[in-house]
Amino acid sequence: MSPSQRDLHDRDCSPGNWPGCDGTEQHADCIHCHIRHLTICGAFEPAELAHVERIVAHRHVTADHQLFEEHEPSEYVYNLASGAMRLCKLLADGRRQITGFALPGDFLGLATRGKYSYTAEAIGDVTVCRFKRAALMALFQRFPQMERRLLGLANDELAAAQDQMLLLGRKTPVEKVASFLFTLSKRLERLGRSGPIFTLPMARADIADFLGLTVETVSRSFTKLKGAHAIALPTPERVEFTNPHVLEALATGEITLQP
Amino acid sequence: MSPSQRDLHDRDCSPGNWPGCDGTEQHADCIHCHIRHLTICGAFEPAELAHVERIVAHRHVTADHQLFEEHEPSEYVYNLASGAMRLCKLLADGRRQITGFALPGDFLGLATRGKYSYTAEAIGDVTVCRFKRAALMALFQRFPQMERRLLGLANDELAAAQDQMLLLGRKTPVEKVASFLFTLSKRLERLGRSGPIFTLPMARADIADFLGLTVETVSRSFTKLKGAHAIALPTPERVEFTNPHVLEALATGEITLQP
DNA sequence: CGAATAGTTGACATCTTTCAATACGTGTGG
DNA sequence: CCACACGTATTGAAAGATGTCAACTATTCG
Repeated sequence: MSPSQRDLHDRDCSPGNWPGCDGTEQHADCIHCHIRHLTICGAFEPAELAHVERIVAHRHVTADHQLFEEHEPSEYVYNLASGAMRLCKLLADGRRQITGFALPGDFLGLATRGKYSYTAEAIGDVTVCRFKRAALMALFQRFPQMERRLLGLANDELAAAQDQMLLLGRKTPVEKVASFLFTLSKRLERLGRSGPIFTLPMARADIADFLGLTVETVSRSFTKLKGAHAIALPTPERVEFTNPHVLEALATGEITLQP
Repeated sequence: MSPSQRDLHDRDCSPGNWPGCDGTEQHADCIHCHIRHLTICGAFEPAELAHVERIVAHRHVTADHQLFEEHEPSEYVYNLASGAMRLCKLLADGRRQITGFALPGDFLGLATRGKYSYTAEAIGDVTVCRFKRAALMALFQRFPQMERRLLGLANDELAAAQDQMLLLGRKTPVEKVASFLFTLSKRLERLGRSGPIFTLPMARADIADFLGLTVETVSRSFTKLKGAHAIALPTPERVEFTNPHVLEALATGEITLQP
């Protein structure tokens, strides 16, 4: 939010180990990558992965530091290997909108015409696979199925963006938070973290900027969801779906909370 | 908005003339299409257009009728040839969010995983080029540059969707309307309709559902923009940018209007 | 000419934000 | 091991902005 954050860049992260993908250190080991099937690399035969390994590098970003910034020339494309990131856009006076949260397997920096369309910040420490954009494009020439898969990813992102527009434009705070929890839960489930009970990777302030609300309203909405017995919060970060059906009905606006 | 609108489908529009593209009637004449350069067909050599002509059909949709509906299997993909369309999503109780407006040259029904992600309704009468999805995909196999162009289109749409999220989540009503007018103006300019003075294709209610506001608030925001001498409205549909710089500054939040 | 539709304006209600205070949890240092 | 301090989350009270309801105007179309 503050301009001073710009001084916090952490761009010279030296290559190191890769805790989110496997136990190896120093360089890429795509063949043993645990999240390959979740991302574009899943389009490759094991033998072809050698081509990917040749153009990939690993980077670490520490908590609250930026991987890249909006409007910066998009020389690189990234695949999130471990951790979580917030993707945000800023207004002149500091108002912030988070356009999405990246989880392991997500591609970053694709939706671009030469420049990044958002800033990517680490929530907690993060590991990414970095590709030089031009090298990846060259790879696409040889493996057209990769480009097709990329188109599928872009379409999925687009559909998610449209859902988020409906949320931002027309849902109430409780509906927004219910939708957010429901959607996040399904994403975490795909990553193998159990579905109806999980840990929020991001703080209330991030959730607020994602849903177009203030932290206070987010907090009050959590409280209302607790009151409706839709969720439980053993700690502020730990979420349990005590009544998923009610939560989903609240998220879609099928039912409303009275008081 | 009302469920009864579902009875208004106009799916059996017989093939007819194609006023938005050229003067011919009955069947496609892609070579003389005036908007080809604005869309995916611009990726073809004139000779290759014959392949496109073979799989395209024209359709007319009359005002306020649907071309396709959200959740419907997406058998077809469309290219808007003339007119304008609203792309909308509905909540159970009728709340509506317009995720975008389609103008000539825009592709419809791409961002999909088997089912359309929004409903497309005609604003006024409309002409579209219809492609069977499978046939278009087959064409992509032969012309990979077309797929690349499609990926570019998807990326542009994604960037626009992110801008819209910032608008919906964090901008004030006046900023929303100013942004909307500014962006629409640039799109119309590309289509050859003069930039700083143009006609709104859509009603206030559509603008409201696009910006996450009510008609009344949209109307009041127009009035405020008039008061700031940023725009003039000779008629409710006719917009003139009397001070584009002020309008842009208002749109980005750089300046604010005092009551 | 009258009815219908769309847009604008006004008065008021409501809900979210704002501002302020309190509670909670974690980590540090005595 | 406890006390304290800091950051985060929650709760409360008040203010303000947008939504709601209603009236009025303008334009279009029979």
